This record gives sequence, C-alpha cells and structure tokens, in this order.
Amino acid sequence: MADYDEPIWLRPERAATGRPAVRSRPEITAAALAVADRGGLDMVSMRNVAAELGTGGASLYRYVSGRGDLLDLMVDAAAGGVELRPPTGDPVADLVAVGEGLYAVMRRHRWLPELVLTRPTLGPNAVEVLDHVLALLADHPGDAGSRLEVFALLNAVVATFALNDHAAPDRPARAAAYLAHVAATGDHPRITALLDGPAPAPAPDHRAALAKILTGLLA
Amino acid sequence: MADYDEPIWLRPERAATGRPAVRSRPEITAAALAVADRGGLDMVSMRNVAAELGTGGASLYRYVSGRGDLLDLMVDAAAGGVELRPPTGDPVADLVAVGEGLYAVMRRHRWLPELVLTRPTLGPNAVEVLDHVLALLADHPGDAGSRLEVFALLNAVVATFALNDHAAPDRPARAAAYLAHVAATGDHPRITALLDGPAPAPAPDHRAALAKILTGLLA
DNA sequence: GGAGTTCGCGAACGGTGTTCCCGAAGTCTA
DNA sequence: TAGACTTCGGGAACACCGTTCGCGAACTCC
Repeated sequence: MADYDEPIWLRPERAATGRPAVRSRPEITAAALAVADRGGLDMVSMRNVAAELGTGGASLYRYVSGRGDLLDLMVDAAAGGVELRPPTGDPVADLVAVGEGLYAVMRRHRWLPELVLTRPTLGPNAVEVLDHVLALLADHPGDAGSRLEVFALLNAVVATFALNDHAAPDRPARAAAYLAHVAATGDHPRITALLDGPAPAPAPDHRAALAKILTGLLA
Repeated sequence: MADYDEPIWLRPERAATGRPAVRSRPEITAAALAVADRGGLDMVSMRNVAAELGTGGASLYRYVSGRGDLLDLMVDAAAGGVELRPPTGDPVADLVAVGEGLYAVMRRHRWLPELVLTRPTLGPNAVEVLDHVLALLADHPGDAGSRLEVFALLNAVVATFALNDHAAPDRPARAAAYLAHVAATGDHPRITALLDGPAPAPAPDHRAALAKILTGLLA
C-alpha cells in the first residue's frame, strides 16, 4: 500500500510485552535537543546523543529507526514551543504573529531553520500550529491546497530569515565579500550602485516583509 | 581583517609556478554535477567525485578546500543554467519568469533546492542572475536591503516549491499520512474538514502563488 | 642543469550511521 | 513458583565519510 515508511508518530513507542524500556521517546528527544543546542546540528550523532543519555550508541535504535527520526522528533519538539495567541480577527496580523513565534523559537534553536527548510515535518506539535493557522484562515476563501501552501510558505520564509540572521552568519558574510569584489570590478554597474548606498544594509525589517508577503498571498 | 574564509571564486584557481595541474575547476564541477544528478546529494563524496574523474581521492584538495567548496561550485554552475529573458516592463511578471527559470533548473537537478535553501551562495553565475533581478527592480523604490531581500526570497520560495514537488517526494507523503491519521481521530475538526475537500489537493498553482507573493512584496 | 615549487595520491586517523548478536531483564502463562 | 517468551542494552564490527600527511614525480624558472 504505502511505499514510504510511516512517520515515527504513527509507530508504537514501546512494546507491550518483554523487558520494559528504561528510557522514553521524550527523554531521547530532550537529549538530542540538548546536544544540538550545545554544539549544532552535526554534533547530533547517534553516539553523541547516546552519550548524553549515558547509554551505548546502539541502544538508540530501540527507540528510533535512525538519525532521521531523531531530527523529526527535534523539529516537532521545537514546534511545541511556538506561542499561539488567540486570533484578533485580522488574518494577516495574526499570521505575522505566528511567524514571530516561529522566529523566536528558531532564535533559541539555531539548528532549526535548516531542518525546517530541508525536511518539512508534521508531528503532533506542528499539527497544533497548522490547526491554529487554519483557524486564522477560516473566513478566507481558498481550497485545501492553498491553505497548506500558506502554512508551508510561512514556515519557509521565516526559516529563511532566521537562517541568514543567526544560523549561518558567516555565509552571508562570504557572499558579501564576493559581492564587494564584483562591485569593485565595475563590470556590473547595478551591483556597484547597490553597495554604494547610504547605510550598508541597516538590517531589513522582517516583520514588514512577512506582512507584505502574506497580504499578497491572501489577496 | 576577515574571520571567515574567502569564497572559492576569490581564490586563484592554479599556481603560476611549479608542476601544472592536470585538471581544472570546471572539470571538477562537472564531475560533481554528474555524480549528484545520478545518485543524489549524499553520493557527492570526495572519493566518489574523484572516482568520476579517475583520480585519487586526496587529489581534489588541490582544487578545492573541502566538500563545501564542491557544493558551492555546484550551486553556481546550476545558476548558470537559468534562462534570463529581456525585461518586458512588468516587474512582477518578469520576476515570475526568473522564478520559472529557477524552477526549471531545479527540476533538472533535484539536489539543488536543498543547497539553495541551506547554503545560499553567490558565485559568478548567481551574480548574473542577481544583476538581472536588480535590472527588473530598477524603476522600483526601495533600498539595497529590500532589493536583496526580494532576490533571496525569490530563490527560497521557488526552492521550497521544487523541494516539495521533486526533491523529497516521500516526505510530503509521510506528512500526508500523519495528517490523515489526525483527521481520522477527529480531534482537530479543521484538519478533518481540510482533507474532506472535493479533490485531494489538485496540485497548487505555483506560478500564481509566486506572482501574489511578489506583488505583495513590491507593494 | 640545478633550484624551487606544485601536483598526484596512497595511507592513515578519527568519526559517522547502521547492523549483528547475545546475555540480561523483565512479563506472561501454567 | 518454574519456565517460556519477548524485548532491551550495548559491545563489536562494517563500510564509508572528510580530511591530513608525506613523498616521489613533474614541471617552470633562472
């Protein structure tokens, strides 16, 4: 029937019989989060997470089918930290507020934007956020696909902002270095002009940009 | 002065003296592209790319400072395949056209969306695209930051579409499976209603969504 | 022709995800 | 209570990864 593996949240956490497991899925999630917060995403190895729990590396496979599951659990755990305020009646403003909540979580967990962008995952907590977004869109016309599209793009746009702001700060710096070089050669007048502006990029207003994007998307 | 490494395009390709290198940066880029097109991103290992060239694995480090450089070269090479048509005068329509060009390239190279999203990189070819976008925005008010923001978001939005459509098709399927489960429980009426729509998501219109986003962003 | 420099790359190091296997520990049945 | 049964924990091993080291060969320049 299904040629893809079931998501971890559809698989039973522990067996009913036999020796009971000493650790739980939330405990493992917490350990992975701690490792990632401390050392970044690529410190999240099976052995490191196991060491955080004080266990052997192979034991994790009793709780999780591989590293991918670990990352999925982390994403959804983070989604649980998104603040969901009651709707005010203005869909755009309320969606921007959700975006701010997402951004705040991504600021706390600098590894999150990358995961949100490359492996969009829906777990229990993310479903709660999705449900909230659907509530904000209740009075708005549009089919199921377009509503899901709003949700996906809200996530992606905020993650893009957060990634450039906090997660990979040296990458924009590298791009800027190359841009400066191109500007110096003078072969691209528009780029030269771009970098001769008054202030050297005074931190663009993400909130305003997100509001404009959502306004357009809901028009 | 700079605490980040220079991008590869600012480093000289080959030394002026000594034994001349037998291969070139474009050759290595082409080999990496071939490996990635054939087997996906995580087949792009130093040893695999070297084998594609018929050389030893360690030789690559004469041309590239590490795997990251390889990925940067791949992204920029792909950017060289984006079709840039002359402006028609309608900024939104012209930006959508650029988006279509990006999407077409990402369809050809299924590994590209992930790289575009997680390691935004500016090389010579990408600068050409940026320059084109700046030309489209020439008559439009806005400071340097907002122009770069338009460019970054255009890339990110298209990459998000392409990722969900082609690059990781089993991931949306997994999310859909979990969503169906949540809908079946009935705890989230809005989600249950969402999946009871007429057609089961008849492929959302990316072009229209992108046009709306850009319209809002440029408003 | 000699000095100087770079190139190619085999070998090695430490780390990774994952699988195998088996003794230990618990639950369930008789 | 005794035994059958099932799962759990985790050491060991496998294949692969990115990267560094070092050295002989190849080439340029003086």
